[in-house]
Amino acid sequence: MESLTIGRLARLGGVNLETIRYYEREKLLQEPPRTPGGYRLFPTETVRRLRFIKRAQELGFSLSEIRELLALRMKPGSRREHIRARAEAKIADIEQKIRTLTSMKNTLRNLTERCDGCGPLSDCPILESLDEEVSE
Amino acid sequence: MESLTIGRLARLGGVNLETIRYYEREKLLQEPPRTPGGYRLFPTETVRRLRFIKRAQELGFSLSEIRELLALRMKPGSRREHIRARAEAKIADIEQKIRTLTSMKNTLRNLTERCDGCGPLSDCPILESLDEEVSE
DNA sequence: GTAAACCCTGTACCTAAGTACAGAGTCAAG
DNA sequence: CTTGACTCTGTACTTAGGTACAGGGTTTAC
Repeated sequence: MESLTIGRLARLGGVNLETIRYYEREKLLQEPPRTPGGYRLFPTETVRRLRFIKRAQELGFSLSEIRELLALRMKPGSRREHIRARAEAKIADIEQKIRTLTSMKNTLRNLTERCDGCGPLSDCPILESLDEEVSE
Repeated sequence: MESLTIGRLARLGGVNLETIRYYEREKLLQEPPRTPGGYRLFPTETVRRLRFIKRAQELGFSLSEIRELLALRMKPGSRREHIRARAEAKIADIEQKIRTLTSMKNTLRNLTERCDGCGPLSDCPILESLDEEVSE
């Protein structure tokens, strides 16, 4: 199994090198083995994990929520039912996000379609309705 | 048309009063009219705007992205084609977010289903695949 | 017409999520 | 076996997005 120095990992994952050490401190990455001289050696799949973290952040998950998501798979001692419940909760979160995004998209779609026909946009109050469509 | 003092608006919108002044400085809310004594008087639809901002934030939009979204409707002078292009770009963003969320959801769904049947989760590397499924 | 409750501006402070050194040690290519 | 690129720990700084006063004026309810 290949392994990566922190600098290589940072380049492959598209993040700053210091960010990796930060994630390690914050328990988003587990402490990697070291060379005799103390250099970190990360398993190559850490690249995927970094990319996952970035993606989840862009979707509005905080680092501690992401930590939880990742922990769903990593805890050997936890009970199935417990994990299952937490996964269901995450799924519900995600579905809500999808619903909101879908309604934002529809609203924007309307905007572009409707405004093909009408003149200046000043009195096209479509986005004003976004918040309504989007409410629970 | 009813109007709201800043304190009422804050309560109705579920945000801190200082946040409203902050949003005004940051041009997410336009400067409201004032009473003779200098008190802000917000139109009631500002409540909906506040709620929209909060929702969009939860979906990972930064305040400046949200400012752009809101501006899609507010600029009377802009050209239709220009606005249309920006709306299309936002729609593409949103669709990408939806795709990523959908694949996260499916992965989690898999996790709960599969682990109904299997024993301890330690070697259920399902989430490890999230980052792959989720890549572009 | 005076408290209590509100709001004003301005400035300082806070948290999350990084980023940037400094000073010192390690690795690897020639 | 040295030189340049890399990494280490530790501490300090930064940015976005707020929050919290202080000191003073305004409204409203009696």
